[in-house]
Amino acid sequence: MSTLDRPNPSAQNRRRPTIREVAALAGVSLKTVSRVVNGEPAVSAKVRSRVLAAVDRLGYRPNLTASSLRRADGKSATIGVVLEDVGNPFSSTLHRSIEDVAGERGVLVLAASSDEDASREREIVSAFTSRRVDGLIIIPASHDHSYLLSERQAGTAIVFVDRPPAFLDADTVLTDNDLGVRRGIRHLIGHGHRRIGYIGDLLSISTAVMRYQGYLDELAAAGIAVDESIVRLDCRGIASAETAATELLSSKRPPTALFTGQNLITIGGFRALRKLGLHNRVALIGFDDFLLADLLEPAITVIAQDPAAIGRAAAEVLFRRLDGDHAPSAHHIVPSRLIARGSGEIRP
Amino acid sequence: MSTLDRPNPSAQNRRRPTIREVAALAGVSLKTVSRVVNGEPAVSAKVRSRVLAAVDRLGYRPNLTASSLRRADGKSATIGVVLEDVGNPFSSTLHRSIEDVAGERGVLVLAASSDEDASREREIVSAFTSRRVDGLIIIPASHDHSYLLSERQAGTAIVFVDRPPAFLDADTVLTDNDLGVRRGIRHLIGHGHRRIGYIGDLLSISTAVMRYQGYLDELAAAGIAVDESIVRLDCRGIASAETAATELLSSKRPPTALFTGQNLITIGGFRALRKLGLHNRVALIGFDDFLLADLLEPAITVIAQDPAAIGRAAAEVLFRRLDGDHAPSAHHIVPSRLIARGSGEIRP
DNA sequence: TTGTAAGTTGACAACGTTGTCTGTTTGGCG
DNA sequence: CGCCAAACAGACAACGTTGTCAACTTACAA
Repeated sequence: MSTLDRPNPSAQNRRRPTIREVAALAGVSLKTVSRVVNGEPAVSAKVRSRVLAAVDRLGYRPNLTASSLRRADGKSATIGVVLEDVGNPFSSTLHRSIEDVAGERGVLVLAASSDEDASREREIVSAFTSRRVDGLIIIPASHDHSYLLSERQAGTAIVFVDRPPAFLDADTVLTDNDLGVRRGIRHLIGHGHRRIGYIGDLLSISTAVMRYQGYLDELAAAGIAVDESIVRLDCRGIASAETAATELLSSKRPPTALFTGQNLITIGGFRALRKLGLHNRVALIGFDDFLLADLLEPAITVIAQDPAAIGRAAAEVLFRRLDGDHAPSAHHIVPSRLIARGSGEIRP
Repeated sequence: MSTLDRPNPSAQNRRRPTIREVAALAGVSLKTVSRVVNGEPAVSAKVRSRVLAAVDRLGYRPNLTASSLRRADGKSATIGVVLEDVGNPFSSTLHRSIEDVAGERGVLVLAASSDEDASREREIVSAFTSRRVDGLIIIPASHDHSYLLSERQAGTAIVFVDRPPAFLDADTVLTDNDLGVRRGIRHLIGHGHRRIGYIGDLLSISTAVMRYQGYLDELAAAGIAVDESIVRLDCRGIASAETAATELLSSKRPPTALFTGQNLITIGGFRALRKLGLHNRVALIGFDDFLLADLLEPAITVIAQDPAAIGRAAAEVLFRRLDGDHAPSAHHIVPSRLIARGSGEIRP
């Protein structure tokens, strides 16, 4: 057969070499190659170098899936991360810091987006466990995590971030949502505001509920009655927040300050203020920092979360579990902080 | 032994059930369970439902690593993506659109960050291939990809995005970097500018070179001589770009317009303009769009790439290869477009 | 010289699954 | 009733690796 018979002769020719072929070339047994590859001690220098030469010549790469199948601990050196959306800044920053901690231990990260869909969360977890990940880090979208019980019993470590799990006792790493909001509201009150509007995220997201509760609590603590006409909950995304903010600000008795409960909602709120020309008259504090918040006009005061710290903490807890820590579930709180930049310091 | 002997009785008790245990419970052979699980036809309805009941009762989840080891095609239903940084907007948007295409086919995505480090790129690829990913999508950091030859010969599909590979013939999906920059420079010239400064990214990044070349070419086409005193190359990040821009703008003969060759460089350049109070006097066009560019004062005119389209195209090419397409390497160009918002329309 | 321990090496089974092949049952038809 | 094809079920080997255990070599002391 001439080479012309195969249009692309370079592709898919050579199978990947196995440990068996390396052994044959080096003139030793399978097991000896395995020992060399895994750095086990009981191999003479002479044999070792012969094996390494064969490894090199064949371009042998160990097959980790076969290895983890056989290994006593069954570890795959892979963890799975369920994010809200791998493309959004909060999730991807979290992802990055998890990757950093995992990378130090030679562990790889599978990541997928639930898009706030409970059934998607389960599908992703199922795909992860089919591949026998050693651990899971989850931003929950579902509201019942009892389905994870069997996974944990099988030895998979599980850590929840950003939001607590439901019907499952597990490690968590959360932001101090309620306290953060209260600090922001207190800041506004301290600058003389009494009519403070609130725009919040989907109420199916537990942090959205916690944040709104912080708003209610701080108003109550200050003896200010809640006026539901300047509250909009269950918003999603920039456009819907912009609409909500426009409504509040155009009402008969508009708020003198606005607290927005999430990233995109803050941007939507800011857009509305700009469009109405109120951006230097109505105060704005948003939950969650975002790139360029300091370059807007006015610069936006925010309650900043620290997604990198959350991710790092979550990964550290996870690996501690994988190292055999069996202590009762721990609940970490990563503090948020107020960054005053201008928009939150406007007086009524 | 009393339960008190084990402090955490819920953890790590039950091993994961195997196909063998399902078979025993259902009273059939291994192979029959395998057939049911994989939806093969030759199983009677009665046996099938008996097996499914057993699967359900034991909470059996197939072990994909064992399965892919044995399977004829050896596919792991997993692909690896080497990004610059999973946390940056360009990379994570790319990641997300790849995930979407992969998800439709039940394929999971491993992602890792090279941080522009060639050796890190190789380590990541090695970790991916050890896990026998079916395909690789790579934003290259290294400048020699011949090491991937053996992977491809072993049947791994490989697609390069954002930048071309070196010393390896492979599919690519790129932005029209040079044309995009030329369009931007032409836009500035059209608004009366003759002194256009340029601030570029690390020259080790091939797209940075291509973009700078676009700048040179368009100036040449317009008959404008290049003045190297208003060009700064090899910048990295916001701070270094801000310094560079400040230098250019404070020089004896400052530019009347600035072209910035990357995301963060644009932000750095904008910061410098703001600090010097020149943001409404000196024009600015940046390569790469970013969130909120439209809300700045002035809003930033950009040459926008389409990372989601790039990711989608790359994933589609990859899966076409995995489906057996052996045609010669294809090179896709995803066009950029100019979004005029104000900063690029300032006249000298 | 022999015995013994330490240091090396290899044969074999097993991890959980699927491909192949063979054997058994069922149903329809003459 | 007998035959045959089609439908169904199972035994066994194999995927690439590591754990176990036994066997071989060497070096050194008795």
